[in-house]
Amino acid sequence: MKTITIYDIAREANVSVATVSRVLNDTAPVKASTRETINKIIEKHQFQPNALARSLLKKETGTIAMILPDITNPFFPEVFWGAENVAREKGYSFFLCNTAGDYSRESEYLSILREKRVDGIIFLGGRINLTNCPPDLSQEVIELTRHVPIVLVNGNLPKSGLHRIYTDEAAGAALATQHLIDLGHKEIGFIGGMDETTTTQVKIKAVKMKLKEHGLGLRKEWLRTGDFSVQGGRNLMNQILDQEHRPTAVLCVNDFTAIGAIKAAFEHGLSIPGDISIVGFDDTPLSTAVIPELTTVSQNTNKLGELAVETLHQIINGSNPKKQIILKPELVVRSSSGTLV
Amino acid sequence: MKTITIYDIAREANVSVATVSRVLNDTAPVKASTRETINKIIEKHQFQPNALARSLLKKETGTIAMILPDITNPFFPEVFWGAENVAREKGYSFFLCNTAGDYSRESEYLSILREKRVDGIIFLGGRINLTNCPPDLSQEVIELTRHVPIVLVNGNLPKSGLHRIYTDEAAGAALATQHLIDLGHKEIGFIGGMDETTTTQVKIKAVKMKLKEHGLGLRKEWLRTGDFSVQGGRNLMNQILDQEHRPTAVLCVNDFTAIGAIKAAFEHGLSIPGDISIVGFDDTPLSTAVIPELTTVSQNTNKLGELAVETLHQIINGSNPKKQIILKPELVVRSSSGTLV
DNA sequence: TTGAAAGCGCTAACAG
DNA sequence: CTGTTAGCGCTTTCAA
Repeated sequence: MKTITIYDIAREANVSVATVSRVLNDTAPVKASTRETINKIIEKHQFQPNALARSLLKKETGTIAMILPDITNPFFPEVFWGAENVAREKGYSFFLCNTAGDYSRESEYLSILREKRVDGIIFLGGRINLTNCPPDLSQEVIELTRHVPIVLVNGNLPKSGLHRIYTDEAAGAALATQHLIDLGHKEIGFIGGMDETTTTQVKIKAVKMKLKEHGLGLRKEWLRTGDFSVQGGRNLMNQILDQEHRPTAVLCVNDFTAIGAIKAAFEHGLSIPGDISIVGFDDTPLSTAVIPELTTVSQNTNKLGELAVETLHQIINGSNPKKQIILKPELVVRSSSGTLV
Repeated sequence: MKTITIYDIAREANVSVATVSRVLNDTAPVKASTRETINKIIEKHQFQPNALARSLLKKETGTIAMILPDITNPFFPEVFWGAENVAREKGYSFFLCNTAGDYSRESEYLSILREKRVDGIIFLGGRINLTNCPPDLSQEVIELTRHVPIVLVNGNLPKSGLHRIYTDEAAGAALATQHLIDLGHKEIGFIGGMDETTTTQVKIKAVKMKLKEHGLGLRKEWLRTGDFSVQGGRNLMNQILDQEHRPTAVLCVNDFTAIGAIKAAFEHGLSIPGDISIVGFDDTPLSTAVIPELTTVSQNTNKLGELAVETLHQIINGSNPKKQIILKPELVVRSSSGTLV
């Protein structure tokens, strides 16, 4: 089945391809009658111009990409949702690249995306969330910026000067800690997250500071890191609860681990928040799905995606958007935190 | 910053572009020494060929697309995960198109994807899940099949003869019903799902049949449809529980609504499964995140995505894959179902 | 208001 | 083993 081109249309309409192109893009005046015949023929053949050819010429593809570590973690679909909505308005479609936290897969995608000439890249998680990103990994994306605009969401690369959108996670952790202190808790723990990620370290640091402000400390035995999964949170919480002396409240690196923590608490016969309070982070849809509903810190996740696309769009259009946009998190108090009974 | 092309490489290496192309694609023998110089120059300039130009010529883009209604519903990320994994192996990247259940958005994407010359499309939800799909919507995708291979996942279009991968949802619903009957339940309800979707109707029909087999029926007051969300499930369940006579078990159209149902049951002071059993569908990660853990029907969600890509790949390569692949669901018994106490 | 023609960057005969 | 050349399907000057 021969695919039909602008030439076929032109021939059938007895005009030149230039004229067809003009009606296609409304890029110059065309006599109404010719326009009409051309449109009729286009309609008749259901002709759709080849975007590849156009992109080759115009050096823009109307495509942006999102690289993220784990689409099954509900935080990321929320970001995507926000991003896609504004991208669509602006005429972009989306490549989605799931890296499963594998750096080599990130590299692979980075290279593919350049070949495919995407107009921009939104990068989340993975290497940009490492407290100590290996220089070659870092360099790779910095290099790439010379060819395609990149914005980092909730991450950073040392000395890169890249555009960034991120939540003030330290402020969020402080908020959550303050909340527990206000409830009268003095023995507070922290669980979850891969040790080498900034998202983990930033929160731990903020919790410690806030506790210190109030003359409290974070006991070593109550600080456990691992990963970001439900099962991970559950294991860590079990470790903590198996100890003789237990905290009365636990902060978690995200909602997943918080849910794991809730499960562990139940397994230990504890009631929430009567015996122990648990606070999550991210305010994913999960947090209202669980019982008791989770007190958590909202990142305004959709907004993160929206701003990422908007920033990208500005870079692409040659404006000079802010290098950094920092979103203020909010505490969302639900039923998993309270006073001891 | 001029982007560098195959011509620049050729000139610098004192060879023709053909030769450079050959080493790029390893498509014909090239003298080792020339190959080496060329590679060195490519390396030096970090040259990456323009995939648009290549695609234009070869008429293949190495890109496939997934159209789905709601990436924040955890069922879909699971499908995507499976699909992406096998797509990557085969050298495809993914467009992700979130339609928010809006048919016009589906149409819009369908058209964009054709313009961008994707090699194939995987379609989930939306119009292909309607018991009564308007002919024009149906026709649109059937027409498109003439230009790009499409496979439908968990859906269908009447008289389309399109390739399909789907779960035997009827079998799944029957399995779940049988499970409840085995536990001694005789008063069983069903909630959730948009009324006009096959995923809802197929399940209802299967539940009725299975009940009938056992001399039981599905009371009208215990059959409520609405949407697929947690909040929706909660509302519907509340309606049921507000009645004088309550069922002892409820089947739900998916895990989201099941979780809503659990919440409603708790709000009514019921214990699960002591007072009432609740069964979900899909076996999303949610089902183990909730307490009590959800008895549900597993769809083997990753597999759905994997098979979709494999089928697409075969169509693209001119093989003739099976028109239909039907996956058998499995019952996963957890803690939300049991005998009355 | 329209047409001719020169590319965009690459691949693939075809010839040598 | 290598070079020449003709496109892939479109947009965009430049002339008319």
